[in-house]
Amino acid sequence: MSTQNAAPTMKDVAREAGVALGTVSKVVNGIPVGDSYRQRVEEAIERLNYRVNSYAKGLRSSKSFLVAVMVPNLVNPFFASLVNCIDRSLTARKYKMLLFATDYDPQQEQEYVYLAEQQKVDGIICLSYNSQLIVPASVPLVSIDRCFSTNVPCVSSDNYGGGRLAAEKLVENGCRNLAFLRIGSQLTNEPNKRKDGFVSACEALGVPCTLKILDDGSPYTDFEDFLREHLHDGKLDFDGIFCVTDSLAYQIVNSLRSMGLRVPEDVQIIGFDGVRSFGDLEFYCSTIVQPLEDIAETCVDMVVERRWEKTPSMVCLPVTYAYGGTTRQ
Amino acid sequence: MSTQNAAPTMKDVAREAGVALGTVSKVVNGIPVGDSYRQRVEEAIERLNYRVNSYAKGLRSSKSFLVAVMVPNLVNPFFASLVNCIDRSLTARKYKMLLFATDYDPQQEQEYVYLAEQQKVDGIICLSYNSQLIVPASVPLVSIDRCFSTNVPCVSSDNYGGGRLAAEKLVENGCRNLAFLRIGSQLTNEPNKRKDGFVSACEALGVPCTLKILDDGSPYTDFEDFLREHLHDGKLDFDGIFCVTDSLAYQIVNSLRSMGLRVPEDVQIIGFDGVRSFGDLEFYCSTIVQPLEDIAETCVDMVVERRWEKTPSMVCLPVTYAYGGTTRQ
DNA sequence: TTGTATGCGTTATCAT
DNA sequence: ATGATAACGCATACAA
Repeated sequence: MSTQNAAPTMKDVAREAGVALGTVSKVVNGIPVGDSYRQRVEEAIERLNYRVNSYAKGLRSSKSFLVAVMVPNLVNPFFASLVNCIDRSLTARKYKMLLFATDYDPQQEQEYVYLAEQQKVDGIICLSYNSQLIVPASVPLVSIDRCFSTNVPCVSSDNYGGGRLAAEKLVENGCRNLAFLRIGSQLTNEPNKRKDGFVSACEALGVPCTLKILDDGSPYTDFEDFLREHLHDGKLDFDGIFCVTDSLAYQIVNSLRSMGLRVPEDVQIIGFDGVRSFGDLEFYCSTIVQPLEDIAETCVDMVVERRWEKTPSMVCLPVTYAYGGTTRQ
Repeated sequence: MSTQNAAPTMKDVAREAGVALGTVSKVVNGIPVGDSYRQRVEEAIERLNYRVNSYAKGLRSSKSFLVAVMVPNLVNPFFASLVNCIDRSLTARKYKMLLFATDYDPQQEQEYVYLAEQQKVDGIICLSYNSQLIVPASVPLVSIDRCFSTNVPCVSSDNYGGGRLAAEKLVENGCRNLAFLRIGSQLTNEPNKRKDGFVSACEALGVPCTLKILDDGSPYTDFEDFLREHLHDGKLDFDGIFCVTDSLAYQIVNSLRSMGLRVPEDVQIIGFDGVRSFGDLEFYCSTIVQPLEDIAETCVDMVVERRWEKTPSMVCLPVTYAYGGTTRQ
């Protein structure tokens, strides 16, 4: 006997419809069943307002239609937009999303991986900064923008090509003396390739290029000091700057303007990511746009279709240039 | 016998440790047990790399430590920051988040509520625009910024007070002719109170106030037309404008400037939400800041502590004014 | 304090 | 095609 307020179970539905338990299960799962039976079961379900218990289902079938998504936070609009895209891809496949914000904490990241494993998720998509991350073999995991090892597939945009593109666009727009600005870990990771591509293109184009790379945790003002060092008689040594992210580019533009320089007339700036104000209004700056939808779709596809077993461990998606007011074109 | 690759179960741990199943369960759940037993069990867990199966656990205990969060999307930085705060509050209580993006689709919203119910979540926190939403009795649901009915508790910031505050600040800064701009549903909902508070304060202060309220789906250019109608000889009829959101305020500022008006010298603008560029840099505009952390914490508390049963059906949190460059002060 | 047995709601394998 | 029944992994009441 089921208590009054307890959620109805298949058994209740079976009794209500006057059929066997198995029949209800079949109806619920769309397995062929006699028409009159189906009808009665459906009516009973409606009457009792029955819903399958996903715990029991998951326990039995060891399939959760759940994917864990790990990002540092949602405050950064790049991460937020990425998660938004992943959600769309997941939803289109009837998957649900378990969201974890790691706040860049390696320990949290590891814990969340274990938690996801224990939640019996069907896959994990993570944007992690923890190169030591221990990845369980039981769950397919795909990494965005970070290459851990060859057994963890990584999806990223073409950071190297993006760096090249930035240099090419700046030179195309008349720049003859470039700079690259970056803050963050020195370790070889994807975003570092932005620098490599940029430097490589500068060399190929025969344009001098100065690098200013700050360690994680350095104050932003170090960049301003750097700029001031290169400011002589109100004129900056550089006429083009590539910033590793739009966020940095935005701040640099503000700094330059408050130093009396005109952007893009005196200095042209290109950022990276393709972030827009309020998520969907205009670009903050001229930028290299990451293909978020593609990245999301690729990750979801790899994880839920278990396609990652027969895929190269690294997928690189093409980026594009977008004008955002901080370059001539 | 458990297959080689299958995840180990409590039974496996029990066998490995040479104890009974129940003992393992107790150790896992922190229930007192003999020291030597505990030790052996913990070692066995470590050896087998055992993790509890949350399905089996949930099925047995009908407690999931899962909360569903429903918002229209994550692209809007206000929603993203809100979800970020909710995540923090949830995590601090060892709860996990199931995230649904509804894209403002009432049908999706309803489906997600059912889905959450079926996932046996311990609660639902939603920011929905569907006033027809059918709320199941089986799951505590709290709504942000939308009042459905008295049996669905609603947490929101003090929209009315925020409207008043906006008017007061503008007048304090010397404005003598105000306007209110809004787009969205005319129905009586929380954001509508922003207008009411604003109008009420204008009356109290004896300052004239013009309203321009567009229906959902109207093009933004309608606002520009409105502004142009009130532009005579390069001078706007209004010297202060209150916009229903920061996003709108941002666009209005751009429009005004491109019309040759100076902000804040000629016209002062106040938005609503307290959104910052890149999530944590500066405000887009002078604004009425919503207390996101408080809202999140309140919702989580109500839902997981089941505190909503003994709470007023409506909680109103105080807002603050923040200077963001589009007012004199 | 430790071990045993039962049932949570579902699916899948059987006979019928 | 339909109905009975045995797991799935865990927690807990109860017996030892």
